[in-house]
Amino acid sequence: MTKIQEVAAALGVSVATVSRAMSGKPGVSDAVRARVRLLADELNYLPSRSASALATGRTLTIGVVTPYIARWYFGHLISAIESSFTAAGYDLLLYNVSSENARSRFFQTLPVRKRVDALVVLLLPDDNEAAALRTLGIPVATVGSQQEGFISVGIDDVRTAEVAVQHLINLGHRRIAMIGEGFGVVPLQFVAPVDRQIGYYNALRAADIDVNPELEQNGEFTMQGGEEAMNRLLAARERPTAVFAQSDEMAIGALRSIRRHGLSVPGDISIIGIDDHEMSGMVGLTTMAQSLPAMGSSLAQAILEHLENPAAEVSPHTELPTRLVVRETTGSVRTFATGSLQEDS
Amino acid sequence: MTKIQEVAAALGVSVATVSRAMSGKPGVSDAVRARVRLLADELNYLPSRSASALATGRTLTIGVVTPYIARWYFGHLISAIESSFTAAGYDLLLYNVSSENARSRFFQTLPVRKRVDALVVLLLPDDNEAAALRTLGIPVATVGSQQEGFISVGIDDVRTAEVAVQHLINLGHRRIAMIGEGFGVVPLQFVAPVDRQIGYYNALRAADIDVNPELEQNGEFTMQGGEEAMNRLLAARERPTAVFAQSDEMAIGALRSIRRHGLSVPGDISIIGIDDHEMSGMVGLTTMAQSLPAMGSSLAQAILEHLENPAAEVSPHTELPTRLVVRETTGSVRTFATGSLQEDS
DNA sequence: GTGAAAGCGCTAACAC
DNA sequence: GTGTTAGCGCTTTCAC
Repeated sequence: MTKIQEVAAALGVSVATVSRAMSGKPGVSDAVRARVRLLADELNYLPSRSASALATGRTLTIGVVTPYIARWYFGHLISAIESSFTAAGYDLLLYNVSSENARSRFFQTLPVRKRVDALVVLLLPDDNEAAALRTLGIPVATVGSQQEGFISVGIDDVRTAEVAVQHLINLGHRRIAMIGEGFGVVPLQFVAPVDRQIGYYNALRAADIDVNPELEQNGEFTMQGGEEAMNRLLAARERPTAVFAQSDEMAIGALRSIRRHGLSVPGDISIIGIDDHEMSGMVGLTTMAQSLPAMGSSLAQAILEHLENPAAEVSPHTELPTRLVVRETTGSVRTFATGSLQEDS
Repeated sequence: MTKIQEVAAALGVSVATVSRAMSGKPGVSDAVRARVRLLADELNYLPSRSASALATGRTLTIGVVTPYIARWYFGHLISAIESSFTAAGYDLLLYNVSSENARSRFFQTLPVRKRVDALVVLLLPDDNEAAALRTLGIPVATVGSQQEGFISVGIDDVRTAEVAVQHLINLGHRRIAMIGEGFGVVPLQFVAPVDRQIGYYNALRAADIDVNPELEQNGEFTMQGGEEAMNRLLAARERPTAVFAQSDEMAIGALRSIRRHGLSVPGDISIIGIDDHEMSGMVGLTTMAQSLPAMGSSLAQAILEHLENPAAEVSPHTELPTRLVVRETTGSVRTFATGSLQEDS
């Protein structure tokens, strides 16, 4: 006799009633429902997910495919996604496709088939991958990129970069460098770097500042990369007076480079990032803040709505706000000759 | 007609044969197996996990319960665990129990019941929680704490701390502070802080150095906390000449505090951490390195062995090595009067 | 409001 | 090496 039968027998009801009572479905009197739940608790009975998945076709599980777990952005995002779905009674199945190999295996095999009710994609799928995802026949949501047929959330990367660079321009800077990633060389992994680059160009153009490729450096979205990128910028014939870093981690690496060169921030060089990393408050970094908890919960909300009512069209894209947080790493451009004052902040 | 039946019918074989062919079980000729797999691929057929879980009782899924996702240690560990299990054909179900509420709900409900083949626990379960875990009837593995009936992996925290502090002692330091967590005040969340504290005491005692409670500060295992802890240490009447931080992040926060006070490292104060965080290389932090990838794969290995052969006793605890990585933040104690030389490293 | 019974899609005896 | 068949533990018609 199985657990569900035990419960049913002990209460003198049918398994159908127990099933209804446990799953919260109507058709059971409150009294019976209460007794069933109480006994289930005592008997340590929990309906088997496999069995109900088999019977209903719903797994109550959400898949998340991510290129990284241990990076700031992804860790925070996964964390936010998890809490929203957990609150709604869904479990999270995590797929980390960190290597090219793992990635192509994932999209070829699609191990999530019949295994999840919806999928969250934290990487930028190419056309083939997107096509594969569409064959799943479940809601798919992407973060940071909009594609036909997928739910998506994200910030306006172009606008965010524009505001960041505009902030520097407002302070009188005209020689403004950018630390980002890719720049046409690396295969397209994310859209953020591209859009942020566009925003940087837009802001410069609006202020009649010429674009200078020497001022664009690859920081690989890591602190280390940011430091090295800044080293290269400082080695150039004409140094920038301000730097727009596409992420706070790169900005912090750049800060470190500047200080090691005996220059001061913002005295000699101003710097602004994007993210509002925990560390940014500590080091006084000016940044464009984004909220990953908000992003995670918007995403979850959109998916859950779609799951509850597959017919109703959910808005395909949700845009989240960013805001300029001015701290101590940005200041007016120097108008006098550049010395090398040490200023620790 | 279901997918498996379609495949069977199209090939003129039985569903049992298809099942055997797909799952890699013996009892099918290579020729038939190949044809089945080929057709399955073409027809986009993949056995339903729910159905096979129901039939076999095995879910091919591993649960991971963690208090954090977005923190360095946990992110890296989860990442390592994921890759080992993925390689073995298992999926990862992630449970983030960040709040007291979520935590007690998790242990009361035990949503992993019948849902995973094994469970990895990244928090320190109290006695009740451990008891609850034992009722699951599946292999349970913990990281960093050894408990009756659980598989476990971890470093020797006591020894690691001893070596770290001994390194400082060898450099002539006798006034050695510790930045850690808890110190008897906070409810016991992890064993590491306690064990590392013991190691600190051991090393001091062995060198005939008196323990001084003023030199122990809570850094909450964050950079920010480390900075604040160091601020307090520097405000004391008699400053330490060296600091043992129980994590690199706290050490880096402490470094920052020291530099902001205009003191130099290691000129005025030496500092050592534990972890070998990516950032540590950048800032030249001396540390006790541990390998989270190794930890994750040992853990996965132990669980997989247990899963393959439940009878055979796997060694209940695996201890992983740590090693002293000497960089630039530790040096001989000053023998002359303390000035305040600026030295940026 | 409740029960009986037919599946959901697979696996594992057991036959051959 | 392959087929037949009885479940695995639920959900969900359809009766009542």
